[in-house]
Amino acid sequence: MGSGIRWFQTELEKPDSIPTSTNHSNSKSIQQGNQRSSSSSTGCSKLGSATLVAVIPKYGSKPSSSREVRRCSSPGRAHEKTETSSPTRRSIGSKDYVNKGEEIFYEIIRQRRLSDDAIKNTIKGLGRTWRDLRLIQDPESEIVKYVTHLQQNGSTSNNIVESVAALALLFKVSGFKEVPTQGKELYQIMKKHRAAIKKVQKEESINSLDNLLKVLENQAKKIDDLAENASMGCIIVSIMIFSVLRLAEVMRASVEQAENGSWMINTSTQKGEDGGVIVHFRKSRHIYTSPVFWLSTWINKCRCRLIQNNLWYLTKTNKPATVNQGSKAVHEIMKLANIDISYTVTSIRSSSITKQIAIGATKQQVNRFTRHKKGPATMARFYDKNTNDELKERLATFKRRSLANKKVNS
DNA sequence: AAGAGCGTTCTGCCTTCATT
DNA sequence: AATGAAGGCAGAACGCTCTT
Repeated sequence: MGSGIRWFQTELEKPDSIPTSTNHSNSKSIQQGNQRSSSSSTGCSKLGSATLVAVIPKYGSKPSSSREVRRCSSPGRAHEKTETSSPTRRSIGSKDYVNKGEEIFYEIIRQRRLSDDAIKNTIKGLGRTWRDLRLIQDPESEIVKYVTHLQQNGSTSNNIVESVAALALLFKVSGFKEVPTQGKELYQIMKKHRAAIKKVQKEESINSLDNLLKVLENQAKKIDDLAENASMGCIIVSIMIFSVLRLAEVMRASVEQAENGSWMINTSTQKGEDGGVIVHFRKSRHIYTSPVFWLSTWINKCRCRLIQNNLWYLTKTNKPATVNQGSKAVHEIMKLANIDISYTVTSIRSSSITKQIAIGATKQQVNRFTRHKKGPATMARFYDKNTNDELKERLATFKRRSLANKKVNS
């Protein structure tokens, strides 16, 4: 939100003073209604989250840094603060409840844990009274004016997109039924900013998978001398390559032995609503890269790893490894494979999928393997790192043949 | 080691467009 | 008109870096 609107979390009261009057069904409907109003304020705007104070600097103020912008932008963790504060329920005189709209305005913002003072400051920041907000005929124009102002001040696209989302939210809680961000004029203005913050899809060659497999083989040869961390790194890498599970999913997995010395890994996906995933690893011709080999070795060294939630038990700490430790162990293996430090653990998933496509897996096969809901779109945008070089080469070949034919004809 | 903050990844929902 | 594929947007989980 940057200079547009900054949401601060303020602990005003102790958790035990949370009023019990909150209407849950109402809260839910309001939250859903506003679900799409702001991407950055998601976590903060959740009903029941920490106190929010919206500060809207007047036109002419300088945009803040992106770090400031994102201070409250991790919805996955926003709930952790949920119970730490409560709304300031200072009574408002009945004269303020002039009509239903005003009543709803205050009620909604209270549900969002904004104090009454915060509401007044917010509206003052816009240079209006709160009743004026309802009197604005064309919220879209107001937002367009503000965006123009931000553009002239050299605000970043991130900043502008977030500011617009926040203003839309403000208008919405002011009683406007429609979110003004869908207007044609604003849509056109915002198009370039939205495009600017999207991930760039580029052709990028990833050849790391074969290197990783080689490292696994080399490490397997000296498995008895391998440190616990290195072992863990190898197993995670192997599992990721052959199951394309994400790191977090691997780290919360449990295993059990199945027939013929195979292993079943059982985990849950928390992205989307897929729920549980069970992947069955069977013995492979390529012994040393196979998860079966690595899991067998790992479990045989300490049978307690078969216990639920104990797969990544480390003897040196006497407790299961954290996701962070898992990430570091994988990076060690990636380093051995000469993979640039800038690549994330997820790039292993990327490499695996890229190779599947490169070796001619069908769309259905890849979708089933990766468990993607929107397979082709997700694949093209995030995972398929094939460079299209082969296609380009074949196109060029076709051209040369045409020229050759022409020569023959002439 | 734990937690905060922020960029990345990926999904659900909705809309649009093409095909039957 | 019905159906399905694909694209866009917003929300949310994930992964990494940095700080304490």
